[in-house]
Amino acid sequence: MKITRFAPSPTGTLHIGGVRTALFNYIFSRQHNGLFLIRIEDTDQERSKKEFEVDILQGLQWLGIEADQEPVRQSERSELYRKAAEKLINSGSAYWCNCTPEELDEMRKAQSAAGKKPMYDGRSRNLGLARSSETVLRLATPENGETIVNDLIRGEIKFNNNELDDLILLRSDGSPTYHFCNVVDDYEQKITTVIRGEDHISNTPRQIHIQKALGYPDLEYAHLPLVLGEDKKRLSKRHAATSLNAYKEMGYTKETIINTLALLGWSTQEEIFSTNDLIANFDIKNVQKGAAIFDLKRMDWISSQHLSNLNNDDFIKIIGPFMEEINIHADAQNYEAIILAMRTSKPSLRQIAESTKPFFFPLEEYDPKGTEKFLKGSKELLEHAFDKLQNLNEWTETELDMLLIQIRDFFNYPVPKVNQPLRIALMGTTMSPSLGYTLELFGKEESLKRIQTAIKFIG
RNA sequence: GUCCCGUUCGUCUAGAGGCCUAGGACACCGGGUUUUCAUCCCGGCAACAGGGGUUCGACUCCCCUACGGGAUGCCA
Repeated sequence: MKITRFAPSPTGTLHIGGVRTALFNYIFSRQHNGLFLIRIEDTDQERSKKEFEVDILQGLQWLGIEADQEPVRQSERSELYRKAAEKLINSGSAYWCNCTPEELDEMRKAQSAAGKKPMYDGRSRNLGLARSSETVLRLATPENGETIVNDLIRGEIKFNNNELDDLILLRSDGSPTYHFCNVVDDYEQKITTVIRGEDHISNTPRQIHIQKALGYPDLEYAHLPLVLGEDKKRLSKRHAATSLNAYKEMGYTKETIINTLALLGWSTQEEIFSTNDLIANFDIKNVQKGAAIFDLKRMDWISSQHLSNLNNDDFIKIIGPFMEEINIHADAQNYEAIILAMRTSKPSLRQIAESTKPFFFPLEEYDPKGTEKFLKGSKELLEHAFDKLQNLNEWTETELDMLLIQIRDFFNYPVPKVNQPLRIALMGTTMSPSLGYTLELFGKEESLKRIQTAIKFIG
């Protein structure tokens, strides 16, 4: 059985790259009949915030990436780390070091100046110092030999032990550091497989040293390629949206987000798939090694594909919150019909909701280009259409379409010359469902009102 | 500086030495369908970072270089 974990530090909202890491961990555990766990790494007391923890947990829950056990918090497990540290001290694998930050800084500068790799030189290693408020606990790292990282995606990665220095396990205030907690928790939670970002590759041999010193079993690793922004830099705040919430608010469904993220670094024949399809087909060994750029255009396409797979009832239901948000309620006239008429107009739920606005609210303005091209010079047409429409008894799409043909014949105009001015009068732009249906949706009274307004506008 | 990871169309990728005249998708461009827009359909553009090897043969293996990223923290 495989046990994976997602271990975010709550120093910011749930990041889209973090979601992908969580997703791959989740999928992997499902494929192996295993467990997926969440661990909040909140040892940085300065930057960790409860609200971020809540955001992360809620985000994953919304996506359906749920942990099989209650999430654990490192801030609540000090006892575990204390015991592990004790074990290392007793076995002689760790030692107290009283070097001051200033002293270390000087040491590193000197090393750099001499063209050497700046690293702790182990000067306190054999001093036999005792614990005090001035000492940190360091791991006595093997000085020779090599450490091999077994990576599911990249194969074996070798590091020379002499490249690694004696890292700090316990700070002078007694608090445990990231590497130390990470290793202890992975063991305590019986993690078998660590799937995380490739920025952790060079951390891995350090963590392996801690594991070995503690007598823990080896783990499997999979280091995922990074997710980058359009400028090929790490996806960050500068690239517009990075948080899951932002995409959720933009009206991308969880299926769309999962599908899009899974395709960053992995692929199959199929482009559009569900989480279950992913569990059936995903293979961590096929994950790409190189970083991937997050492309919103592709997400838009994936979104329209998922949206078009929804039946009408589900679509109405799922767009509800976005309609509410722009103050259009389900009891509005022709609510469902209008949404369904516009459902393929845009790629995201929010944009689709926005596109129905002309049906529910008075027009704020006419599209300038359309006005120039179609509305101006159409006064006579609109006046004629107004009269004809006013005398139409049966306000149905079929009847309206027939009337539109009559108008066209009357003026002997090509289709756009009749339809586009009317569209702009009704919608404000030249975009709408078929005109007969659009008129039906607006109803007689509102249609006539808008045509009248347009006539006045032309002046 | 040193160590580690990476590099196929603009983007996501297929590719496990001959199947590659390097395939697909998104985007883009052109055409068709649609009374408009969108959808949909058809077509087009477009890439193996560079240089050396190994081999009868290299996108695939090896080396070097370039570029990008990570580590080198009492951050995670």
